[in-house]
Amino acid sequence: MIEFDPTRPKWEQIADVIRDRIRSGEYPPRQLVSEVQLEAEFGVARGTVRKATAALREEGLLVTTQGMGSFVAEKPADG
Amino acid sequence: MIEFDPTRPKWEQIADVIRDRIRSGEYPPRQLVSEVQLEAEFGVARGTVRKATAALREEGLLVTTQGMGSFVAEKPADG
DNA sequence: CTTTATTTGTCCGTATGTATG
DNA sequence: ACATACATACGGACAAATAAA
Repeated sequence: MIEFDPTRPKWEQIADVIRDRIRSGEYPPRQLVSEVQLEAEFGVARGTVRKATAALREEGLLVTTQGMGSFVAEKPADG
Repeated sequence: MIEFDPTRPKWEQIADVIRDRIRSGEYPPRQLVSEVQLEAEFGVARGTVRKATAALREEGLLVTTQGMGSFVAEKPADG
């Protein structure tokens, strides 16, 4: 369980963690990043998770499809 | 139809009912516990049912397989 | 093999109520 | 008033796995 910095939004910190995992290869392309799993792992509510994944989606790091889930993008945007 | 206690979450109360049915033998091992049926029986949304079954799964009372369903475990955990 | 039905898995959008900063 | 955050709950859509016809 990570330690949240109380001076920054949790959703931002969660997005940071996932971003690192993608950059490092811990989450390879096509890896499922489930909202429900993130809820459990970080101990936060769904709205908080969704803000994090929404941010990563805008960065092009995640591709989300209804009914399937959010996946690490094939070609992670890096600039 | 059961009467929900408004001071406790519905998913918790539904889990309680199913747990009792398993303990009492009303739901024997390998009995299917369908999410759709629970929705209808308790008059709640699917997400609510899924929270209940997820709790029972963690307790070892249910075993779930996608495409098949949730079944009462062969050897219900009793500790 | 194809089709159909059943069931779970996941996300989408919305809403209410509570609480903190 | 507003943003953040939790917990709960509803209803819907689409995808995947399984099983049976």
